[in-house]
Amino acid sequence: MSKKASLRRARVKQKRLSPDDRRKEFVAKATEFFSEEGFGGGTRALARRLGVTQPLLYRYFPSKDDLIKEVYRTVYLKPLENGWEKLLADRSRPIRERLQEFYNAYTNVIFNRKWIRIYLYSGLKGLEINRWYVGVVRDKIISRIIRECRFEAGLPSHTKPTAAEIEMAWVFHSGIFYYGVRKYIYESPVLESKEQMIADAVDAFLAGFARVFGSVDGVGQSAAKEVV
Amino acid sequence: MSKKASLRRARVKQKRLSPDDRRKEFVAKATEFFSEEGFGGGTRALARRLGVTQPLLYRYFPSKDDLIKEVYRTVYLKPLENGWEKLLADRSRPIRERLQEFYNAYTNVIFNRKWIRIYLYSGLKGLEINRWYVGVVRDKIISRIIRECRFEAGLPSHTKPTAAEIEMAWVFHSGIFYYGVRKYIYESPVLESKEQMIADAVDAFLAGFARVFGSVDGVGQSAAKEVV
DNA sequence: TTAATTAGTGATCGGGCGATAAACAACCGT
DNA sequence: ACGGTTGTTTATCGCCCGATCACTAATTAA
Repeated sequence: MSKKASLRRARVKQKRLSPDDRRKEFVAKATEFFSEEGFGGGTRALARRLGVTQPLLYRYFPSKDDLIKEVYRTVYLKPLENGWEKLLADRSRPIRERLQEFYNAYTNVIFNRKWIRIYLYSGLKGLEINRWYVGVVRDKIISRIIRECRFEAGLPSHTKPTAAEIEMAWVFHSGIFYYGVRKYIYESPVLESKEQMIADAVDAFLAGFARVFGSVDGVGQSAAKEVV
Repeated sequence: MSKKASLRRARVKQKRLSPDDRRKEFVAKATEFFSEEGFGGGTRALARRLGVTQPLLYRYFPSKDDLIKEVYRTVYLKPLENGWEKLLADRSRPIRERLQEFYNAYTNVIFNRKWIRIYLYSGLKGLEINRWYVGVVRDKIISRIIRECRFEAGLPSHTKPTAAEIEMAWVFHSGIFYYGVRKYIYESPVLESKEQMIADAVDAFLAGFARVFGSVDGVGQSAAKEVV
């Protein structure tokens, strides 16, 4: 009896957590685990890291694939909770400022080994959720940036962005994103100040956008085709 | 006898190739295979695709890992055979033209599903050869671009590029590279004309470089820090 | 205190994996 | 035509994987 009581008190092994906590813990640690090992990582190794036995995973998730899907869902959904669309669209502030602040905030969330690895792995797998996320970025970020740039340049901001404009914003966006890849995946030395990288990229993008689409001599014809 | 002869003639099963041809074929097809399946792909599936049995692989490569290393070697080395350094350094031609031509040529080699997938997989694995390749890009391409941009802007082109300059060229370079990722990995719609994408990116980069580092008001202080 | 419920475990299954060894069959010099 | 050489296959090993099931033990309700 006294033994029983002491066991109850000390909770010797970390057993018998509430199902909700366990689930959340599983998903969180599984995110870490798969981001390092890739989704080929074994359920036994995962369970070991969780401090439980492997079959327990199957009490909470019908299959490894379901667990993986849950990982994707949380990873991809988390960065979208914030109201970033508004930040970009606030025309009371200069576009340069908005872009800087947006990318500082956005990269604060996605620039970490876990997020980027999961993102790349899902991209390589060609998963639907990755395509969906790319679509969201295009519709909520890229398109918005073009519209704001046009507005700033005195161009019509209601008509649909052209493919060339979209592309230019993508190249800009990707350049920033890849800073994270170089830092957290390739572990290559990067400019220590993320803020400065973003500020410079924004400046270059704005200057480039004005030059290619907006600028001085009137209508934007992209990439004046002189003979190469 | 007649049977034997006919077999010899028809070469019914593709057996008995010369070791050299086999090796090359193995590496080539293995590149395709692993680029699709990831390096977790099985040797049996690979052998099936090659039309041979699985143990035959082990006559040509001591282990799966050795085969993979050979794949890396060929994939990474191929694009470096060309003399691209010279192209960027030819100061008799305008920098815009050189950058455009360089990136058109470079992307012609690396923009395909195989190359990009192998590259990303090796990056995620943290392999030495990937780090090495990134270093080569930095030393042969990124640094060179900065030097040429400086020269063009009348800045001293001998002193070592600053971290901020390097970073800006990386962001530019990565933006272009990621066009390939979006097209061949994410299979997302991109601007149909790769040439235009490059031309616009180059224009934006040059305008941005001038604005941030070079331009009108003399010395380049990067990203004039106004309060955000 | 006791019975029902349920979180967690131990043992195990079928299958695919990388790798090995022995048998077979095509080629080559003689 | 013949015997050694070598490219290729058949059969198989040990291992680890995802998944299942019967059992144990902690919790809860009576």
